[in-house]
Amino acid sequence: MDRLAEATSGVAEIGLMARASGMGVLAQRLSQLSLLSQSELGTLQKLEKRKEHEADALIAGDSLGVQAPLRFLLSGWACRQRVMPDGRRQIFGFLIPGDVLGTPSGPLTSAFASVVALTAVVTADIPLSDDKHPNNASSLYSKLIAAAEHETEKLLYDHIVRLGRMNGLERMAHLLLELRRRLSRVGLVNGQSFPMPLRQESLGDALGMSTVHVNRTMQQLRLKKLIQCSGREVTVLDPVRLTALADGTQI
Amino acid sequence: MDRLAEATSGVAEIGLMARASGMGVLAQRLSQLSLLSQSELGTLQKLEKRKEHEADALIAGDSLGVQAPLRFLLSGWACRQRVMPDGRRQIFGFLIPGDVLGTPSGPLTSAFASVVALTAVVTADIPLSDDKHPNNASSLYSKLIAAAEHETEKLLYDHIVRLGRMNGLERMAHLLLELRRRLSRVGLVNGQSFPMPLRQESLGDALGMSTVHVNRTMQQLRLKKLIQCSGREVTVLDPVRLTALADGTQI
DNA sequence: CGGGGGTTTGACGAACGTCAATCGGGGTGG
DNA sequence: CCACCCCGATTGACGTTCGTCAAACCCCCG
Repeated sequence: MDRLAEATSGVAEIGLMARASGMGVLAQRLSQLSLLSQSELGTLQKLEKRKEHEADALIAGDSLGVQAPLRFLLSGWACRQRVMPDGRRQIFGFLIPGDVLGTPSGPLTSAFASVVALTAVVTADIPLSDDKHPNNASSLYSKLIAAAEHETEKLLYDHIVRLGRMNGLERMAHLLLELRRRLSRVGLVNGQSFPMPLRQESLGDALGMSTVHVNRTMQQLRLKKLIQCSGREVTVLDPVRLTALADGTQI
Repeated sequence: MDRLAEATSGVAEIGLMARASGMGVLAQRLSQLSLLSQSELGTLQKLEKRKEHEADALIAGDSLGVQAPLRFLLSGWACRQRVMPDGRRQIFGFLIPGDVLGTPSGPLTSAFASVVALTAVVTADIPLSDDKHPNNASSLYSKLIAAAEHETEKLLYDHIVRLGRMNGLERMAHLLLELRRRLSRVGLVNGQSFPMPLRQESLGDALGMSTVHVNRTMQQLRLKKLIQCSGREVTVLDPVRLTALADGTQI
């Protein structure tokens, strides 16, 4: 097992590793982000430079220097977060394999938030300029960055609605469905189950509630037979009712 | 009193109209957004096309057509919002004179949120291409849009922290300080007072709390001698303690 | 066999929502 | 000019949601 495979062990455990790393999470996600051509994808794959980070490592944010490259998440989970002076933490969103962590400029550069690894992760950097490919990356860049920012913005708006206008049960249902949809795009959903290597503390910091309340909320979803949790994996038992709960369209 | 002045009556009432419309809110804000040169400012001012809208009008959003121009708010207040299927409303942020309402493309195009007028407002459109100025607007465009998106993104992140990790009192204090800072940049703060023509219902829809709780929260801020409200105007009595409250840096 | 990090549980209180009534000011018609 | 009206602000009473503290539990690992 090479070092990359080791870092994706959370995925390997549930038998999805071959699928996730087979055609390449990066290519899969890139093609969805902006409909890149095959040759464009090839170009980016060659430029890719991998790095490994352990849990809790800062993997993007203000303090990473000015010449930050375009950085993707290849495996593992991370989050965009901010810590208040008194220690309270707010998570703005979770990052899963295939997501853009940061761009050389623009909103995702994020002097507003840091990106922190929640598990062991592997990232891929695509440098802004390369001696062998001085020009042709620039057009790809614009497309990729614009698409990634668009996606991030949508998720931010959704997150605000969750925090502002939903109760605990609805927030949790809504977040689980968002994660399922995004994981599904990169082939990480197996049937009705998907990996979720998050501690209840992280869920709480994202959803604006205490760890204890996260626990009781998950418990309620289980009691209602909407989901099922085993280990670090979530199974959606009743997608229809779960969606109705999350959308405020009670059945 | 011409029609434009009538629409800014909320400002005129408190004796700030001359200041706000004198040198031009638009120019004032544009120069802050991206450090435009005098000639660039002149170009944009000439392209500007004004429109008036009454309260509750939809002034930007998905349903306004594809060829949407770059649109600014000249006077009055608006908000970016989304309404859930069951009627619950979430306000993502308030828009004040000088703010960018929407852009021809990119995150601010907002299929994610609608922009609705909260008072009578006047907007200024800067068309994407103009027969007399076919080219030179394009560079300005990029600068303006990038700056506006950057600003919007920062406000979104701040709003998430408010909703997720602050209690009612802190949220209100934090929002009031944000509004004061932004109004100050366009010359709409007079001493320690600024106009705030918002109903408590709107404040509640922004801060994720009920109208009744907004009322009691404002009352607490008044009891603590942090602010003072008269009519549609807010006076910050103790900026230091108010800031400490909003930052979680209790004194 | 401990040990440690994360989860679960209970008890209690604080924050917040809901309902309904009342108040207050600005506008309108008589 | 005054009575009325209407919308939004305010108040009270009560129930729910959620946070906090502290203890117990569980599981994986050394």
